[in-house]
Amino acid sequence: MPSCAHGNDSSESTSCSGGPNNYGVRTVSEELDDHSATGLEAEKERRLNDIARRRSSGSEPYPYRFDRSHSLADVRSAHGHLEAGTETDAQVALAGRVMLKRDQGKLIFLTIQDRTNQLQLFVSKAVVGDEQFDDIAALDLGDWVGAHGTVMTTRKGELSVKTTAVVLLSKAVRPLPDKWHGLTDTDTRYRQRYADLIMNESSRRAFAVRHEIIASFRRTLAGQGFIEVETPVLHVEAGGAHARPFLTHHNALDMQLFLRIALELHLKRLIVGGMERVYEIGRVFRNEGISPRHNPEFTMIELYQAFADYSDVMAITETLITNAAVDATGSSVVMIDEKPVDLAKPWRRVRMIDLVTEATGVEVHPSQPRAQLVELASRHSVKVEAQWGPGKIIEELFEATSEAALREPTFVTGHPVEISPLARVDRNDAHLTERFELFVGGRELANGYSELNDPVEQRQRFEEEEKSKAAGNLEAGTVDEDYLRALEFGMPPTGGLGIGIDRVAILLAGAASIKDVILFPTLRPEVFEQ
RNA sequence: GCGCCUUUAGCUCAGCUGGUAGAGCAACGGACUCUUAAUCCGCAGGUCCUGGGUUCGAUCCCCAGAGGGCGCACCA
Repeated sequence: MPSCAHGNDSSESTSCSGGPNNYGVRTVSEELDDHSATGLEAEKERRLNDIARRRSSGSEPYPYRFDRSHSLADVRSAHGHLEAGTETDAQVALAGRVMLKRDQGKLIFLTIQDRTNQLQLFVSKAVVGDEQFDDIAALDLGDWVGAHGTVMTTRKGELSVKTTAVVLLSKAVRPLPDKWHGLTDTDTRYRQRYADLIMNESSRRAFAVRHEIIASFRRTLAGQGFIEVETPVLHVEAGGAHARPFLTHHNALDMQLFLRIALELHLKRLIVGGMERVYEIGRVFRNEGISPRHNPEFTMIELYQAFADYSDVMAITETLITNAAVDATGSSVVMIDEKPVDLAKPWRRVRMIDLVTEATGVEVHPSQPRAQLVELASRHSVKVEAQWGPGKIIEELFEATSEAALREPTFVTGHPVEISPLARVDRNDAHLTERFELFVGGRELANGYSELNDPVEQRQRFEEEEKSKAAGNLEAGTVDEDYLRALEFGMPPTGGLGIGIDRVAILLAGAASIKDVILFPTLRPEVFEQ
């Protein structure tokens, strides 16, 4: 029944007197619902009634635009040092969301928030007049407002704007979370990111850091003559990495397509084409588990530089990440496991086989008999699958014994050929490649190598992959004939790099989870009632 | 996929061998011209995640399921 009917016949109750909705406008709840709303529904109904009231008195709760003269940070930086009790004649027009309201009788203090900061509006009944004062008093937390006034400080010294007018820019129908405790429920924070961003400065900061990292990467690469490109997301072959792909279908072509798992093979086609220095920042998709460090879609930057090898690429990696740290956080020092690490210092370079030897006390090399490595693996509780060769076993030993301890930035180099089908063989060791992976805080952040550019050898490596796939390895690749044709035209010596941007953002934002640096992380769908 | 934890008002959280629920904030009514999570008085607000079971009786115990978190596995 309508909220004003008090149990009487509800069939002709649209103009009951004394209630809050006698403005000749049927409320939404009356249109949709014959029952009195409670809780959240009552709150929404109340606010919808306020919208109707404002419209009936000739003001629009959702105006089209507002001329803002300053951001809230602008006001703070220009007037941040005023003494308490100062009035200025500095006119400003501000816009923001009402976050706090302190109604003091004939004074109202509103704290508004824009993307730069928060600021207090000082509203005096004597200044704005009775009618407007009542409209301001009727504002709710969450409403967007525009305010005109002059900069002042209160007797206690709080920087404020003495408002001559406050206009509603958008009425919020749904209440904000708790003004003090904010929004902490992780599920709600990820699903309703809008509410998280309104309430949590730490969340806004994480995404600011992410933005600065990407902007910094672009600046660094522009300064080194790199060109940004875009390549297909829909792939006929999902190559360039070891991962299970997402499968999709194109109707008009009636064909199966994969979402890309890496950017690599298309970018190297561009190196063949003579573009010399290219990079792409883009989303890749891997159909694997979700964890605090894994999201099914994530963002990589990959770059390729002609005439360079993996040593050059390691230097670029250091520059990119150190610059990004300074640009995003103001410092090259990051906290890892609660200890400071200065990224500006040179990063350790060490071969994977040497790390395994260090950890196990046993010399390892991909050339040694498989049985010896199987035995070593079992001593370190590493389960070995039948189709794994010596190289794969060494990688597993590395992951089990060494990886987690690589807290300070470390380039792990010299990956076995078996696990590196696109990397060039080490010029000094035919069983290893000129490859590196960067580990920081025990996590892989980047991967790069001297690119294999010999089309005959590349075909052999692809065929090895395909054999592995046939043997049941779901992450193994296939022979990409078009890529081989490209290599046949001749790819210059090239160094390549891939960096997981989400992982860098986790590191530099000090985030606990990848979900804290992805605006809309992958979640199971929410079930909506009705 | 497996294990552990978790789900109570819009938000943040209590809830006693098992006797059908409370607080703070937000909201509503009232007081207040310098507040700072304003304060004070008053009032209202619930599918206790869902479905079964045990019981005279279930937010609580049992079973199954759902969402989320963490760890393991997979991976970057």
